[in-house]
Order: sequence, then C-alpha cells, then structure tokens
Amino acid sequence: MNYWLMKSEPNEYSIDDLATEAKGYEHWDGVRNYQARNFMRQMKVGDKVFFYHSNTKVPGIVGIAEVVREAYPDHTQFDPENSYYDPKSKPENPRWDMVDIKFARKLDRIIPLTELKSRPELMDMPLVRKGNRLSVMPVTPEQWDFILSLEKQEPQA
DNA sequence: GCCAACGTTGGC
DNA sequence: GCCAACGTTGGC
Repeated sequence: MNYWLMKSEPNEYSIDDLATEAKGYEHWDGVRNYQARNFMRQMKVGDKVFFYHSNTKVPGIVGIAEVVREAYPDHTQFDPENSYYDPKSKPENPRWDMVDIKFARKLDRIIPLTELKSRPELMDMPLVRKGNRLSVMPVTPEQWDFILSLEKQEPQA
C-alpha cells in the first residue's frame, strides 16, 4: 500500500463534501498536470491519501481518504461546457485521468502548512518546498507516520 | 530545440 | 489582492 497527498480548494471541494457524499465516494476530476496525473496512475485500491486544503485561510492537512478505483479517463476533459475541457484530448486517446476516493476520517485537528514546514522530518516533501504547485504527490511511510504523530500533539509553529 | 510570453497555482 | 514560482504554448 502506498501513501499520497491530494490538494483541494475547500471552497471548490472540501473534506466535508467528501464525508457527506451520498454515494460514499467521489471522482477526483480536474487534474491537468502531467506529473500529478502520473502519480494518480500509480495509485492502487486501498492506498491512503492525505486530504489537503489549499488556497484557504489556514492551508493544511485536514483528513484522510482512501483510493477505491484506479485511474480511468476524466470525463470533464471532453465536455466543452466544463471549465476543465481540453480540446486537444481525444476520446480514443484520453490525456487526463482521475481516481475515485472515499472518505476515511477527518484529523482531530488541522495540521497547518506552517507547522509542516517547521519540521525537519518533512523537508523532503514537495509540499513544503518553495513555489511548489504539485496537487498530487507521494508521501513516504515515514512521513505519513510522522504527520499522524503530529495530530496527537499540541499545535506548534 | 530554444525561450519569451502567458496563464495558473497558491501562500501570504 | 498581490505576486513569485512554475508549467505550457507557440513563434522562430
């Protein structure tokens, strides 16, 4: 099993939206970056995902999700009405994929980006590097466990 | 194949 | 709202 981190703007789609999905899961559409897409293609059913809120007052990790369906074509790329429409992508050779994830749980507290940045144990995460814009990235088991250990601690930094 | 221009991400 | 950093596009 592998670990990942996925970013979402909470005003677009938040951990609470995922938690209240009537069908119990949601497809992760809209990824339009090759590096992020390639990471999604490596995801397996059962992989765990940190749900990260970006572009918000306190950006940080807010919860955990689980992969329930592996990469398949993102339908929004073929829809001219959709803001994620990609006219260069052809149905016979789709450019963009998505996965399905289901809600696992929220963390007991938000672990803010500022706190993640303050931890030398996490300095290799793309997330904390300056100018990083990658919206889907791998997390090592060590990083995963360390971040979960922060959940039980008092906020720092 | 280079690289300037442009659009987007996302923290602050 | 600002703007640095980055990825993509397209002219040459």
